[in-house]
Amino acid sequence: MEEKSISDVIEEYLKQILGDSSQIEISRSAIANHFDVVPSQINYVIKTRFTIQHGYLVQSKRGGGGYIRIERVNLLDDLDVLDTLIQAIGNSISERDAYDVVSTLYNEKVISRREGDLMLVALSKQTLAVGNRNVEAQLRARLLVAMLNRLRYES
Amino acid sequence: MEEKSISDVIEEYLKQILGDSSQIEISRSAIANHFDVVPSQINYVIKTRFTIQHGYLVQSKRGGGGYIRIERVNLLDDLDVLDTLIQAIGNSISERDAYDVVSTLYNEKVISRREGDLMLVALSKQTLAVGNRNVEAQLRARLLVAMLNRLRYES
DNA sequence: TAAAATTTGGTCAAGATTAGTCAGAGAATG
DNA sequence: CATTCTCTGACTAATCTTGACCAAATTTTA
Repeated sequence: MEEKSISDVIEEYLKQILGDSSQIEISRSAIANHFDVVPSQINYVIKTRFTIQHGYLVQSKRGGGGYIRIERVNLLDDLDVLDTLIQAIGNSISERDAYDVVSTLYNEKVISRREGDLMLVALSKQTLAVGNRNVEAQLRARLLVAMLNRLRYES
Repeated sequence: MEEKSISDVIEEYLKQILGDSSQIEISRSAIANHFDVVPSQINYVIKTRFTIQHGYLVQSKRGGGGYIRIERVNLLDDLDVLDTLIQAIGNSISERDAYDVVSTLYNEKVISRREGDLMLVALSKQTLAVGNRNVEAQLRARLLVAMLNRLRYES
């Protein structure tokens, strides 16, 4: 129905390869070559779609036999992962990143659709508008972390 | 309203495309081009005819492969409680009063226990601490009203 | 085995593509 | 004639794509 960007296509491809496996190892140049894009485009896809906020951990190695390893992780199963996520949020987070976090929680069935929707409205730009962008992002971080911790101690 | 404006025509067109689907994704420039209007006219049509009050949710993405997504949602009725509460909240509310509002929602079975807990964490003094008491109370009111409005419909 | 060459992946910033905002001009309505 | 609705375009913002340059790990060579 609509034109997807090549980044979207690569994202889907990687997720499809990932399938049920917990992790995959790819060659950056091979993937880039397969989709006829420059290698750094793969970094872009990973940086924007396979973050911890999305529920993925990424490691890599350079040199001969180098690779990029993408691992899917469970957010609330593993408390360490939740800590990592909270740490990644820090004291400031954008609406976009917050959206990704909530989406991940929903996809992992940690929260219901309605709960996710409630969280998203609370975290939205419109609701939190305070005049100052930084203050807004800080407030959003506090809200999200508070809700995450709530989920941690309830489930 | 004898002569239809081009905005009306575009509105009908979009609704016709929507048809039975729950949502569509369009290209702003494509639609604008199709009707020979400037792109921002599409924003105008959406802002005036596809609001949440009309039963639509709209999301968008910029950049390559960008789009505007229009989704039709079900407006729930029999939720006069919401109007009453929203009016009572005004533009400022204390933590205690917010707690009462959430309790009411729970007692009226508008929200679940877990949903109520999430809301309370978000509305708590600790989470919203922003230095100024008045600002905090106003923020709390915005959050609460936003969440209440979100309860009016479901995807 | 130390240095050099090669092979991978990483970073960053500029340019290209979309969509959003806003204020004011123009048109319709009552 | 006043008010509200519609339309336009200049300016802004977000996202994607590309390429030049950087860094690390391995392999080859002297």
